[in-house]
Amino acid sequence: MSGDHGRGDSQVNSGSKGSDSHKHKDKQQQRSLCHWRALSDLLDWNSVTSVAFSEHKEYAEKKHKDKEKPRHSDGSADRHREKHKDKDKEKRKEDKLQSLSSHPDKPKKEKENGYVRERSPAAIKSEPEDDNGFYPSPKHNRATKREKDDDEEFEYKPKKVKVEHDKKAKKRKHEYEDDEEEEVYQLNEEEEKWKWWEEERYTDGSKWRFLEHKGPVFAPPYEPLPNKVKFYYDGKPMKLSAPAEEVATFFAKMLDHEYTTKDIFRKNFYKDWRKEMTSEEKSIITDLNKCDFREMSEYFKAQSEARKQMSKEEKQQKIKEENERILQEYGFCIMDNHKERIGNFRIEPPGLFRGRGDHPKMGMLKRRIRPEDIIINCSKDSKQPKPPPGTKWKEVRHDNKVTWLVSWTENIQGSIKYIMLNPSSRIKGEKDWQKYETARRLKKCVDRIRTQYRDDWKSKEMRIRQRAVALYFIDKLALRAGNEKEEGETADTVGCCSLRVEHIKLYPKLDEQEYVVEFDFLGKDSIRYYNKIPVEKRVFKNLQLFLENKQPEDDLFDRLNTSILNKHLQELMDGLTAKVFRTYNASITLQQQLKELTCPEDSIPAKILSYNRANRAVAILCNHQRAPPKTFEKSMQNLQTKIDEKQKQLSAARKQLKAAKADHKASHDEKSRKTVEVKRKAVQRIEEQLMKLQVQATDREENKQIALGTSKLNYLDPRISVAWCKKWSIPIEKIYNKTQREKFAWAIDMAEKDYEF
DNA sequence: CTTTCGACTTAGGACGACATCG
DNA sequence: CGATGTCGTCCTAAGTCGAAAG
Repeated sequence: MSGDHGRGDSQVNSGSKGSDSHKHKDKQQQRSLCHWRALSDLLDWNSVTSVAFSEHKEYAEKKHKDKEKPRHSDGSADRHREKHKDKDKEKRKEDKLQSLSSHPDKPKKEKENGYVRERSPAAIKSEPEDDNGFYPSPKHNRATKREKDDDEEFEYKPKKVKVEHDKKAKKRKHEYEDDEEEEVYQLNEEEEKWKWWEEERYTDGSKWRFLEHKGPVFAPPYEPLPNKVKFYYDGKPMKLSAPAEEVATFFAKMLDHEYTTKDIFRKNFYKDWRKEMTSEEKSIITDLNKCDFREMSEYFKAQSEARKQMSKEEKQQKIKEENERILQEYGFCIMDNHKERIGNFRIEPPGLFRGRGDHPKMGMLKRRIRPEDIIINCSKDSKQPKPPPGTKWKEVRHDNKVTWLVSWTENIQGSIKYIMLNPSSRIKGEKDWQKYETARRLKKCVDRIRTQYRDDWKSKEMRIRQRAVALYFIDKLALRAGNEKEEGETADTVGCCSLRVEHIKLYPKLDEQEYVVEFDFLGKDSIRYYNKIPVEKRVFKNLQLFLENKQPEDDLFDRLNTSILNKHLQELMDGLTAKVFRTYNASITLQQQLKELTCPEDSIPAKILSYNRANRAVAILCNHQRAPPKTFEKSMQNLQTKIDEKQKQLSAARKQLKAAKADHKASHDEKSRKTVEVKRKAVQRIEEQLMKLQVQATDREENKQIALGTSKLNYLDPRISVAWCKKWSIPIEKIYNKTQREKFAWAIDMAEKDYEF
């Protein structure tokens, strides 16, 4: 792999500039990714051992000793699982019953009563006609139940809705949430927290009965530059027509970015820019290199500087208020009987397209979206959003089989963009929950599936072997499915099924290991995946077979694509697709790691470090990277300085304690005894502070180029984290911020400390 | 069957608000 | 109190996957 894939300053992938850091990263990644796999018994599919973090030796060693046995004789873990399998169903039944009655360890007991089916009129602006807004009755469910759900019924189907309104529950809730929640409550004051997860879901494929919203917020119109700010062509000032000027400003705003120097970017920009020019402008401007945007660029810099300056001042306040007003007006919709937050109600403003990686379309003009481009989706009986005066919507439709409120077609790829609800909404939450339930179903049959694909490695048919090897990679390495992509339309990235010969290297023997496969390719977002991993002999032989008579640019799996693979998976388990393996392996890894890493006697910060480490194991598995923060080295140094200082403080405090003790021994009076106590406390306090700093430093160092957020948000069953918090009395706020708590409200409400993924 | 489309999830980076420190 | 560092939010690109279209 070469160059920096256009990720510019991102060190993660920069090759040309930061090849050193690059290499370093590779090494690190290699170390972590391979190491743990090397150590894991081949039957031990899911363990990401703490050895992954071998850099942190004492730590690793300590934990390792503790845990080694159970982990490596993982037959035991499997047996264990096996044993529980039968019980599983029963247990779930019990769970269901139990959760209907009470949540034992919730602070201030809050169940028994609690299933509010929200009909609070306050929450509803315009009540839809009668029975229009409610979920179908259970009887009705039976008849129309989606097949897909059948298997899930057991674990996923929400409990029956029992109780009507309960104001007490509401009140209690208020008491027990901590102060910082106050705001949220005010925001949704009238609409008390709605527990959609305690209601029936739609089973007929419809997504809602009633939908009303205000439509999108458009990008502000273009404001022409003041006359004093000039554009120069070939050294001479030139006044541009408004359309040409607008596009020019897009370029000017990006002048500091490396990519404005890239050929493709410039070529694409120039081509699209010309389309906006008057014929006169076209005839004058014939060479982008003669264009001077610097004055414009300076002007924008000055402007943003000015904006920063007026922070805090009243003008800032005004802007804030205006934003709040827009949020209140456009940021919510009514779906069925509830006011729900919209995710992205602002239409993307025009600008220059910047794809990730080496994107062939970088620099193209992303055009301004007008009302005429917009399709509105809402229910017939709702108050339809009004287009801005003098304009019309492209279309207004009433399709309750989809979840979007607004859509338009974007001009770069010709794909459709949507306005949809916030992750905290019912419609997103249900789907999320369902996703984890599917992954849990995979847990139950994953052994069978693994046995089968290992068998398939021996198949007579090439396509079956390829399928089986690909599936092995998806399972073991958490690779993405890898749809084919249209060449020349997007950056050249691959996933499992689209791997090419050039992306892997085979080493019959490497260092001490046999049958090593080296992966090196760009995945989603042009993030590099680099890994060396020993595989089973049979896999290795198969790979050699697949490679025969092929060119580097040929497909590794020429008889396979995602559609074939997913069809096969569907047959193995209802609802199974390639990405379920990622979810499953991520969640199960978190659960295992938490079990392994959490020391009961640890302090809370130490436990949180363990959590972060478990989270990190998952992020490494899923290859979630980030560019190391620009200020990383410096801030690390600062932290180290602080630690050193603290250490000095500590030894000073210890000395004082010693002196005080001696003093006390000599005098035995009350006063000196007190002094000893005081000094002892001081030492203790400083020790704690030091500990905290050290933990912080370790955590940050380990996290240098690993992004935890993505897995936390998309792959880890939140109930695992919630259960862990409950088990160890860790405040949930330490793990999830406000937004995350909103998204995972369902899990926070329903998971108990003994929840098992 | 293959290709394209549509809807939805997953992803990293930019940026500004907020916290913390000297 | 201003500078600096951190964190959350916003943004929108880039995937997955099923279904429609050809």
